[in-house]
Amino acid sequence: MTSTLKTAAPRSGGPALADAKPRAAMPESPCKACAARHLAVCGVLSSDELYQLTTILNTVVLKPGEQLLFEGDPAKYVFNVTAGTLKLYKLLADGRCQVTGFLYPGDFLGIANREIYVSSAEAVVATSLCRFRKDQLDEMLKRFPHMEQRMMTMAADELAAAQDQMLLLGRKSAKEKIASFLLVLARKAAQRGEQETTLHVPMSRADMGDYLGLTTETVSRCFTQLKTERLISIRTGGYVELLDREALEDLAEGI
Amino acid sequence: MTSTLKTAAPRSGGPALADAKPRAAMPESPCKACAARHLAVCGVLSSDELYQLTTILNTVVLKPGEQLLFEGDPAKYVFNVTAGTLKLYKLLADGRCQVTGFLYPGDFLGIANREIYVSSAEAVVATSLCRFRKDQLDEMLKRFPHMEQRMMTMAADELAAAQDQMLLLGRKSAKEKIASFLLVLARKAAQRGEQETTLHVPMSRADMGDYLGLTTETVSRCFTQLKTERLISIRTGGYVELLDREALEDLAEGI
DNA sequence: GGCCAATCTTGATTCAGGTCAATGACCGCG
DNA sequence: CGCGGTCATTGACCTGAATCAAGATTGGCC
Repeated sequence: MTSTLKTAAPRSGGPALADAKPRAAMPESPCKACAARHLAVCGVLSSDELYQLTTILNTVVLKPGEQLLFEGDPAKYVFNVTAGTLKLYKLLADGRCQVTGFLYPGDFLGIANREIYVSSAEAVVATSLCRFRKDQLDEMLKRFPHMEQRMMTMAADELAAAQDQMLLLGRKSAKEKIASFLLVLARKAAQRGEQETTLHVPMSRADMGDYLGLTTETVSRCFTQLKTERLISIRTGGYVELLDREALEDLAEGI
Repeated sequence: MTSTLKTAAPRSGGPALADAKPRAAMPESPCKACAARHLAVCGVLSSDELYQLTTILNTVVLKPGEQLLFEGDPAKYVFNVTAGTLKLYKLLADGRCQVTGFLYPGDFLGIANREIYVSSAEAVVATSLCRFRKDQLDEMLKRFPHMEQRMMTMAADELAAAQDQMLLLGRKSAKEKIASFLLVLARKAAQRGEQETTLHVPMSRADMGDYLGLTTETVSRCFTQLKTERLISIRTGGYVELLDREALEDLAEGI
């Protein structure tokens, strides 16, 4: 299994961020226009530092369902999601799948990784990422201690989220899992400055099931139940409206 | 709920590590004698650095079942386990419990924490820890970048372990969970340089259940099953012998 | 060494969620 | 605008693990 990642070829429109390295001295970094910048590790960098980062960055664009990398591949690169949604997952020998996380703009892929990737990664929708060679980014981190600190904070957040997910997987009922998941999505949407009452839920029922330790059918049944109880309302195009946030919070906490 | 931690009072025998601060210039750090040192963050420090660390360290001793801290407490301290076993856990409103991890000598408690602790911590057996005030350790980390790097590596390892645990909780059967758990214990024992075929399993069936998302009864039944199938043998005193490691590995991977 | 309390094991029964199967809704495409 | 494929929903049924309920071990303590 080899990674099928694809650096952005001359795609229609937009400044081609890929292959930035050969470019000569450039006064403005394209990162300045990046919508995800203030969310990502890059958020703490100065103008000059940002430019230095640009020199070691390549852009990767993925179509929905396209694979970025496989568990077990040598971890040569780390990534920063700039647009779209990515799912990280692990497989058992017989094909059972556990999604270990969904990544949104600003999220970093590769904190947890060592010599090899510990999860596979696949695009849920059309997704863009910044790609860094790990050795080059490590070099840069040495120069920018505040960026390393930012990284540490993100690792801590991820670890805390992982513990919440363990509680969910180990001890919550199907309905509680769905309620918790929707609330996490809402909080993340709020962080990104998006509408948090009418949520965009881009992933399939199957992906949600694989994230929550449920089957597609159970996810569907729980959505129907929550709809019947008027806690949520399901819209077309993968949108879910949270009608009774309080009740959902209680459900998620096991009250 | 307030932490009930207890700094080592004059306990019988052993050098009293607690209250090291007031001591004047000391040529030798008591850390040098610490059995867990080469496993812990302190493993990368020089003699002099180790001494500096000693000046901000207090020792905490816990009896079996004693509480170190509660989820939600302000995270003023971080800890390093030097002896014994600690369990980290989270509770739901109705008392359902999820153990998020067991900590052994060399493990660090507090990487994941932010302003407040995200899990409660309780001693499984008699346990000793080094306690650091977080602000003081942060100060020290700034001075010792290689210690900070060590910390980052430990965070990455913890994150990778958390993802493995998600796969376990979300997708493995009860028997697969038990097999996986025993193998992780064996690998950790090997790391600590202990016997890895006859394992010491200090925690109760209930604790294991809370870690694996099972009930006490199911844990017990699975142990009986594995015993009947001659994959393990159960000894007194909380010891388990792994009789067929290969079969256990296959079981754990879902083969 | 024997007693008590806690822990562990085993059995009977129940039930949440899985499995299998059949529609139904939606979306991209010609 | 209708057609086909994918994804979501719903129903019937099954099963693995939970629950409830006794006993059996174990280990700490006088």
